[in-house]
Amino acid sequence: MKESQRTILHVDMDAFYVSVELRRRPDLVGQPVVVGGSGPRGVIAAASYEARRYGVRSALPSVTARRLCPNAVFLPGDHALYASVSADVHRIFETVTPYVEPLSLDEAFLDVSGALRANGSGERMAKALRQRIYDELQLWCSIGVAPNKFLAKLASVAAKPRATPDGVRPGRCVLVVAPGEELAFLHPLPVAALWGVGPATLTKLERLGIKTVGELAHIGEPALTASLGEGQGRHLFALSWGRDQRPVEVDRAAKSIGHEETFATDRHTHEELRRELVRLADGVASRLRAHGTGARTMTLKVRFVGFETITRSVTAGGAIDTAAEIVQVTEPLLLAVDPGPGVRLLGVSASNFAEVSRQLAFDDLAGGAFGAFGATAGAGVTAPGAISNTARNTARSTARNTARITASQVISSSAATITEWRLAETTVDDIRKRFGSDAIGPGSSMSRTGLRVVRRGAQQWGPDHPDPPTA
DNA sequence: GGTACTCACCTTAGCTGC
DNA sequence: GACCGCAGCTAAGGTGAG
Repeated sequence: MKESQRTILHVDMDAFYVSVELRRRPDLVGQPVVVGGSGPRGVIAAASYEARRYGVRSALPSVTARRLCPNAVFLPGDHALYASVSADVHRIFETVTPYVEPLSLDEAFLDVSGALRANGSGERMAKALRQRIYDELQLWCSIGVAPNKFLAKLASVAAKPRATPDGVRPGRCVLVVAPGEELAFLHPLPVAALWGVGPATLTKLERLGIKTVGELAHIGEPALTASLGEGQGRHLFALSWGRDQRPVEVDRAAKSIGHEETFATDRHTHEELRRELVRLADGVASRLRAHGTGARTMTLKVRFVGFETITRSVTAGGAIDTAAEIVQVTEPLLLAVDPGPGVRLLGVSASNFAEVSRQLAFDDLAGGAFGAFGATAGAGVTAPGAISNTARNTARSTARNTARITASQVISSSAATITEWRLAETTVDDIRKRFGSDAIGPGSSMSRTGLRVVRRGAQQWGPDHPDPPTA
């Protein structure tokens, strides 16, 4: 289908996390409210428009936000709730068109080209969709309507409410960029509005004297590619003329899975970092198995006190999907790093997905590298150990048949092969499905106060509290 | 001075095999 | 055997988005 014949909607929920919170805290409506990490290293995830009047915005350090708006109400954030509400929103999208591409929890593209005959114009569909989301979920959104994704996205931004020091100005709610009107809409915009222009590229463009999209469009593709490189130059030039052929992709498969965590206090020893590594590896492995895939490349990310960040990666011969294996391949990378000055963040990510081959066998791998599992569902605290067949069966049958796991049922034994470890970790998956993700975790990452299991989004906006004392 | 988390994509450099 | 060009892969870092 020709681009001019397509009709794309970009739906962007207004202050999504805050709006979801206000549904259960209606007493806060009209007040400056922010959602995000509250600790000294936290950042703001979302701010109500009343808070934005004071300059508070997402990704702002929480400390700065408090200074700018001391009377703002800080809420800790509930990623699971937002994901659930997002699923509700997406169910409404699906009633409009099957061609839905989620961008994040609060944004999506909808290709409604095939639904125009039945439902009227894109503008009419957008207005109806917006009202329906509000009627069913009490959440407002802004919608851009255009012949391609890029313009639809810019249109939804232009449709949003605006917060100024003087007050909150309502937005246009639905903004249409009709075929033929693209350049009149696009060329006056600042060049930073283009997808792919961040701080670094903006600096380069400013050196060329380019401030608006129109100026970029007229400088010519050769000059752009000479300055920005072939790929980015051509990309931005096409966008500057409103050209964007990318389709709405319904099933975008993930290409990497990772976890990273900023610590409330810096880590200075390999021993401390190894404990964190095991926790992160456990979280990554768990998600890999949930996706039904393994990964060949593991990347370790370390951020030091001075914010200097390094990555070190290793590619294995075959794909892996257990925490024990991830720890085995990434621990040497960690040992090559000097944590002496202080490490504030550690991350592990898996990429280069492939099917796991059970041919691999790392004998005697696990006991030392991983330190086994401990369960907390019933008793709250356990001692670490390794996994024995008896204990594994106990854990599995407990997960199947009973409502509680106690400390005495903690898994323990000597070293195991990777096959045994995989069995153990899939058992852990069973237990978590039944009792929740905090019910069991790697023993070596446990503390006296219990498990800190890594879950996606669990520490999305920085550490809220000081570290618990370690065992 | 303060800067989270997750993911995608790009560039550059180095290595290996042909 | 040395050299060249090329492709493919890997490692590391950077950039950007949401």
